[in-house]
Amino acid sequence: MVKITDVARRAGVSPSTVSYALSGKRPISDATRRRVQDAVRELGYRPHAGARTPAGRRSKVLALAVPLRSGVHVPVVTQFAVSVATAARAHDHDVLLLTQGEGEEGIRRVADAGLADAVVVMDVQLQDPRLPLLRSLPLPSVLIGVPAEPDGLTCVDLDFRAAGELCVDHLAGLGHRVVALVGSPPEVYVRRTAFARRLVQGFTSAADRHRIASTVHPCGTGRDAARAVAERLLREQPALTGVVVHNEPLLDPLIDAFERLGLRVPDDLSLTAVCPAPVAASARVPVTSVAVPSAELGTRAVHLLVRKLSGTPVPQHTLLPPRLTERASTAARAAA
Amino acid sequence: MVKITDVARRAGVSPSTVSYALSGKRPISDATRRRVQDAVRELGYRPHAGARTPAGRRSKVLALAVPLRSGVHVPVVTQFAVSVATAARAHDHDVLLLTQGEGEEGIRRVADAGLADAVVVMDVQLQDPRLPLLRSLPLPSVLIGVPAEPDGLTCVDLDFRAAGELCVDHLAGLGHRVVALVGSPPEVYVRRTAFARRLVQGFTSAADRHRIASTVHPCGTGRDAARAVAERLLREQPALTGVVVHNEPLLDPLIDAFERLGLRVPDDLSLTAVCPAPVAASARVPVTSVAVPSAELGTRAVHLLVRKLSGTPVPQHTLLPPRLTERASTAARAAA
DNA sequence: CAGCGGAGTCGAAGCGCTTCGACGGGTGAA
DNA sequence: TTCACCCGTCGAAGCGCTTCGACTCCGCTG
Repeated sequence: MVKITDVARRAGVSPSTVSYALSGKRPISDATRRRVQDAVRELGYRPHAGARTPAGRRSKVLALAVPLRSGVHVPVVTQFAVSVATAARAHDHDVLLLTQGEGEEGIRRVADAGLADAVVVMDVQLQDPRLPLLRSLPLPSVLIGVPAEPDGLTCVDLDFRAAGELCVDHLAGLGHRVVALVGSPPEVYVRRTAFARRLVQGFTSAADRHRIASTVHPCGTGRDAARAVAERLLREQPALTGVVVHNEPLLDPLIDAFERLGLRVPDDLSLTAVCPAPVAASARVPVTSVAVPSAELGTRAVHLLVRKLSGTPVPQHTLLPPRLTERASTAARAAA
Repeated sequence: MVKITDVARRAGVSPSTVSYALSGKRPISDATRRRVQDAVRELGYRPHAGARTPAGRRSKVLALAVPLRSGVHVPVVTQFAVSVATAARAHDHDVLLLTQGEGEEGIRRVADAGLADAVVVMDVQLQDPRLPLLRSLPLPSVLIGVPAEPDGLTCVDLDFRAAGELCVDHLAGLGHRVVALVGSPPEVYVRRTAFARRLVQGFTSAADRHRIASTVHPCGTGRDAARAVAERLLREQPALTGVVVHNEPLLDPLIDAFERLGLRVPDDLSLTAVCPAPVAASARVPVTSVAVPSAELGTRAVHLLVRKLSGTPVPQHTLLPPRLTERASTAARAAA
């Protein structure tokens, strides 16, 4: 292992000078800095993370709390995690993976042990048990998702409320008068997951604003669940012509189910979704959708965290505005 | 922050005694040990990870190199990562996420910086550029997947060769005489990904052994690719009655495509897959499959690593035997 | 009863790094 | 020419922890 004294010797300076040359915390002459940098390169020196920590108190590690609860779409979570890791690397940080079952305890442990110097928290619920901990922690954190009481916390999310509204606005603009929301699995609502609830609020209030009929149906995943919910929708709302889907893996099965019931998309039924763009684009019928920008959320979260670490004040909430992309699944309502 | 001297003061002993009481590296009287443990509990003491590292040289962190290349099924990778993280926690370790684009450099960095004290490497290719590095590293590592030259490395994987054979054996046993393998996307083979190649070998050699006709078709994902490959198969092998699928996201679309071409599963065509059990079980027609035990692989990898860290010798290769689960997608070939 | 050795504990050193205070020498102002 | 000051550098201290060597009891053995 090559250490700072090796570099110092090679560059003909003292270890502290090497440290300063690398950190830039004190002025160092160009000539010296260059010699140090050369020595670093030649020896392949890399500061030992552990040794840096006690004194300098930064581990350059971000913890990422990934709950992976049931009903949460895995690829979304993963893309998210990857974007966090990538963004973290761009800021010279690494990412420590904290999984479910550890939840609060994991965050506390990592904080106490000084393993990480900031935390990204995913899949935030309206009343999240981790919130009090996060507030009291000396570590900065950023939440993906906005809880009921976000004061004192930094949050990033897609504006799901606006996304719900946007979908309804779009359908209403096409003349649809009876709409339904097919949502995430029931357990997601029971847990009071923030984004799912917000979407429902947006959906409902926009429908009311447009004075159109609306219902909300949480729905599990899988072919059978899709069929069941489709049948139920048609039974309860025979005049239904617009559907908003907020349940990635259900998209294809649902289109199938509707077609089996004799409803073609978009001729008889217009469909919009809130989901990652690739999912919408590669569905059986490309689906008009509001994209969930997981990658951008991850990047934003890391940026915020880095700024917090450097002491820069950051906005409390960052809600990304939803953008609707029209695809083949929506059309104007056929004249009555 | 509560430190070891606080605990020592409270327990009425010296810091070194606390250290020994906690690590067990020297005999400590029961009475003292108990007092120390009480003090730890009461103060909520947790050793600072950074401070421990320089002297004791173990960071208690495992690095997980997740390449997330295109064509690799995301949920499989994720489940894998989660099982690694969970198993690591069970051994009092944390997991550092290393992503693509970092590849070799990331591993080297983490090793040099002492950020991790072992590495789990996923998605190993037959000629993997990371191998020389891993061999030369002072850190122990475990590969998920078996490269062409595995000497000096510890590897775990499903025995994909045997899995390929098992599928063919099953089909042959049901009387099928013309079979095809629908594989992973072409880029996977171009990269010479180990497991994909091995499966092909097993498939082909078993078919030869049974003296039945066989072809291999790499295939992208998505509905169109499924349709194309289905049409091609029937054109090239009109007598085809058995298909092995090694391409998770293609399963449903492929069944669809065959049915659209007038072939029902399993009446006209028997289908087996090599994929995670849940994927096979929840397909449109539950598919007879050889499970890819991602969770078990992750757990095994961590176990091996922990043993290596403790100096225990471990077997060089662990190939999990494939197990075939019969579901609704295979049946005896209809009498000619 | 002296001597030995092990159990249990302590103090001090040291891990690799950062940072604080200090120092030398050059520069510019008076 | 002198003095103040600042730039660039160095040495030493210290971060929280582990570990090494040493010391003190105390119970045995001979």
